[in-house]
Amino acid sequence: MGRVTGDGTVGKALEVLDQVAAFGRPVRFSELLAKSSFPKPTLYRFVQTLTNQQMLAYDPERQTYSPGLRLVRLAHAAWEQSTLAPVARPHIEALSKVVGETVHLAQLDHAQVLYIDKRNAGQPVQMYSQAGKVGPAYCTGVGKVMLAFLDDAAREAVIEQQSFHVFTEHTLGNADALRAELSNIRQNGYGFDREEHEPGIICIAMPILTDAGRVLGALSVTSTTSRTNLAGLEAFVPILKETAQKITRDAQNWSFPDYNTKEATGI
Amino acid sequence: MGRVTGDGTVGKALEVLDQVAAFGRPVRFSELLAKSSFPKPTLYRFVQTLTNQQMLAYDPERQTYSPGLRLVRLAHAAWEQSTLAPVARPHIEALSKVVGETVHLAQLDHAQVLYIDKRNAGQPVQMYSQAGKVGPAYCTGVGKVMLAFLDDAAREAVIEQQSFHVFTEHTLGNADALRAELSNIRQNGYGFDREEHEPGIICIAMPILTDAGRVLGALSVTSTTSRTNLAGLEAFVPILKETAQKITRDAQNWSFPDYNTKEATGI
DNA sequence: TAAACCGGTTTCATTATTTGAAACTTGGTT
DNA sequence: AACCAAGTTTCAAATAATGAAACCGGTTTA
Repeated sequence: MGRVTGDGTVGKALEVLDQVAAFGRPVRFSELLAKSSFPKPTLYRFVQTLTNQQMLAYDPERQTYSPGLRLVRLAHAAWEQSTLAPVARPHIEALSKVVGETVHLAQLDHAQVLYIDKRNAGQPVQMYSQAGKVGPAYCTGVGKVMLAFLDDAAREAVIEQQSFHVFTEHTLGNADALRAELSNIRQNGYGFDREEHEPGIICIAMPILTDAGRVLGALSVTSTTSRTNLAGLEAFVPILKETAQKITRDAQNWSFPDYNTKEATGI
Repeated sequence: MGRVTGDGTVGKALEVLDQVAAFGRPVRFSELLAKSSFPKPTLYRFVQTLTNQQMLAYDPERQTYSPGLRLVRLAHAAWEQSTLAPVARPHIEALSKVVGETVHLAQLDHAQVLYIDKRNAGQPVQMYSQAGKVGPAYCTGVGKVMLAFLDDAAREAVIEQQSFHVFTEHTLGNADALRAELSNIRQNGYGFDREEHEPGIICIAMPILTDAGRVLGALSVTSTTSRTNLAGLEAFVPILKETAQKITRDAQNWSFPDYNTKEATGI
């Protein structure tokens, strides 16, 4: 496992933060130490610092650490400023009302899909709140359409990093199968998830591209094989395309209005 | 403005991160420099590092920085592990269905209210729209009920830090008015927001307490003066109390099941 | 045309911080 | 009482952060 950190002390501290988050549950210091490459006192100080800074939360009862509330505050700012979600929101909303199915909005982060918004149609389908959740790029509808429209170099770089874990009998299990699929998607302009990630779950996905063709994100309509089929989903292509275009338009017009206003808010 | 950072290099870097988030819009390096107490090269290196680490996102087009996607990923973990939201979710959901009004779930962070979930009467709303937003403690329903049930020392410490900005003619404008209100709330077991933050907006709020009486969070039902009044909201007390108790119960039973399972998931 | 200017970037000797082996403390077991 | 494991502190050596100054590349001003 090659160290790739770089970025000095700050990079190391953030690595620890990731480490804690990766556990997916509150962790003891000793558990963390076991997985960490840092010597005990070093790790100890990082954890202390991060806790002081509310980047970690310490539960004295159980003597465990978990990602802290400051992250939630900061992420709110990130979500509003650095993602498509704010501009896309009204369009996603309208879309989900029309199609009556779950709609996802995603962006590419590293080589993964980062879900940044979701609209549950009617159904109290208790999927967990998805914003912030990451998923594999090679076997999700949104992931594949985003990959498809990257430029060759970027696309290959991302493909290189896929795990190609086989989730279902329909999962594309290697780079070449994926390349063929992506080429196909490029031709059609949209893509499907044919139960590649979860059995019974299918979706149709549409890329969100700038006029210049750069990938901004993707949106998808998800359903189940019991309710519909791929042909049924394909009927949504026109409205999906239209929605994607509206998002593109708004994203490009999204000029930050008071750009010159030197004197702004306090805090 | 006294420096309070501490925590060495990591603390300073996080201060910069907060600074960027505080702008509420993408910022240029020079704007940041103007507000920052760090000398130019120092700030420059922090911004570089944070950008490398995806804690900031750089827009080369506009030459601006904003909070980065890594925060969204990390916050997802924080939200699931360090907040009441996951356990409270089904109860909040049920509550909002019954009362047919917007329901908020909040926790205390620093001396502020941090909203961690929200259910719009009609449709579920994606998390980060409200989750992650912070508000004043002294003039919101959830804020006041949480303050009311803190122990004396903690409560006074928090009161000390309130700004007491007057938003409406009903805002409690000073510490003593607030203390009186809190004592009142302690007696009733719940509290109201009587258009103290926004004209026309009222709410009833219920604390979520452990059996030992420690404050875990608060929930509230919000409405408008055009639709109902305080007496109308008060009718929700029984179901609110019940909901709060269910959340308490689940929160306390929430024993992390596989605590010994040394071998867990990757990533 | 040159000269000053501005935002951003790099250099490098100085300084302060981080580092981690070892030792110590605390609380629970044998 | 001896032992053990988890967590915490010490301190000299090693390293990384610091910031004044200088540098770039582009734009405005004289």
